[in-house]
Amino acid sequence: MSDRGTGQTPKSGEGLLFLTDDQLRRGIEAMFFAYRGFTADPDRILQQYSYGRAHHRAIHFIKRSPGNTVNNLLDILGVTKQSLNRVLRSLIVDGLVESRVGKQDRRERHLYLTDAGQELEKELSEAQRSRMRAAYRDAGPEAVAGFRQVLEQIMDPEMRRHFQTIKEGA
Amino acid sequence: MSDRGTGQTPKSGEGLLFLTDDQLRRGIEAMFFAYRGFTADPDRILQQYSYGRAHHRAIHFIKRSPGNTVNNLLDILGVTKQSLNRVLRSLIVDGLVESRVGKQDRRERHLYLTDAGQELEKELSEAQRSRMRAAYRDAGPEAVAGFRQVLEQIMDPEMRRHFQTIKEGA
DNA sequence: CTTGGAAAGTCAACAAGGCTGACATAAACT
DNA sequence: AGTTTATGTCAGCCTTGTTGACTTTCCAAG
Repeated sequence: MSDRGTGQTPKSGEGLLFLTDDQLRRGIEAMFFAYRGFTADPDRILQQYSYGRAHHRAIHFIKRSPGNTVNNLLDILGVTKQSLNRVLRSLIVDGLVESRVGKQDRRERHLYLTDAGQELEKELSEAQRSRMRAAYRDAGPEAVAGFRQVLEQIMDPEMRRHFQTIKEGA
Repeated sequence: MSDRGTGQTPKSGEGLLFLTDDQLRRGIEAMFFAYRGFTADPDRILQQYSYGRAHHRAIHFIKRSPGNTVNNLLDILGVTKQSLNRVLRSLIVDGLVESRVGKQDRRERHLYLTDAGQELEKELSEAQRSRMRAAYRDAGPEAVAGFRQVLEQIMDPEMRRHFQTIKEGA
C-alpha cells in the first residue's frame, strides 16, 4: 500500500529504478526548466525586433525547407491558419519572408526567406545553437544520443514522422 | 570555406560530428516537437476543467514542495506575481489550493494542495508520467541518463540550482 | 463549360497568460 | 518611526492561440 498510491511497482531487484515516479518527475521538471533555457536566448533577440516566439518558429521552418507551402507549415507547427497567417503577414510586410505563387498549383503559396530573413534567422539560430553546442559538448556524444532518443519517444507519432523526414531528407 | 559559413570547424578526424550545426538543428527541432508531446496530455485534461498550462505548473510545484511561499514559487516559475496571482486566485477560489499565513513570518503565505487539488494533480501527473514512462522504457536507462544530462546543461544556471535542490532534497 | 471543393487569405471576436505600472496592506526589521 | 519585504489587486497592454464566417482563386471532374 505504501507505494501503490504512486503507481510504482518495484517488481524485483532489476535495474528499473529509472522508471520510478520520482525519476519521472525529475525528467518532467528537467524538460520544463530546460525548455525555458532553450528559448531564452532567441526570445531576447526577438524582443528587439518586436517579434515573438511564433515568428521564430515560422522563420526556422521556412529556412529548413524553403519553398514549403503554407499548409505544410501549418501541419508542422500545429496551429490554425489564422494564427500562422497573422505571423506570416507581418514577416512578409517587413520583407523577411517572400510568398510565391505555386507553378503547378497556383493556389499554393511557397515560402522563402529573403536576404533580410536569412540574416535574422542566422542571428536567432546562432544564439540557440550556441547554448545547445555548449550543452552537447559538456554532456558528450553518448549523452547526446540518449537525449535525442528520449525526445523522439516523447513526441507524438505524427511529429516523429515530420522529424524523421528531416533526419532522412537532409 | 565550404562550411565556414555554418560556423563549423571540422578540426580533425575526431568524433566531433555530434557538434555540427546540422546535428544541433536536429536537437533543436527534437526539443520543439518533444515539448509539444510533453504538454499534450495534461493540456487535454486541463481543458475539461477550463484551466491552462499555467495552472498545471502551479499545481505541480505546490505538490512538489508543499508549504512553499508565493515568492519561492515566483522564482521557480519565472513569471510576475500578477501573472501567478491570477492563476493562484482561481485555484484557491475553486478549492484546489490552500493559502496559509506563515507562523514565523506572518507576511508570507504558504501554499498547499487541498484533497481536491491532490486529485487533479494526480490526474495530470499520471497522464504526463505515463508518456514519459513509455519513452524512458523504450529508450533505456543509459539514454535516460544522457537525456537528463543534456537537459541539465541547457538550463540557465539558476534553474539548475532549483533543479538540483530537488535532486538532493528529495 | 460549369461546378464542386481545396488552398489560401481575411475579418471579427474571444481567451489564456505573459507583461508593466501603480497602489494598498500588513508585518518585520532597523 | 521609518523602511523594507511579502503579498495582493486594479488597470491596461501584447502575443498567440482559438472559432466561425466569408471571399477569392483555381484545379479538376462531370
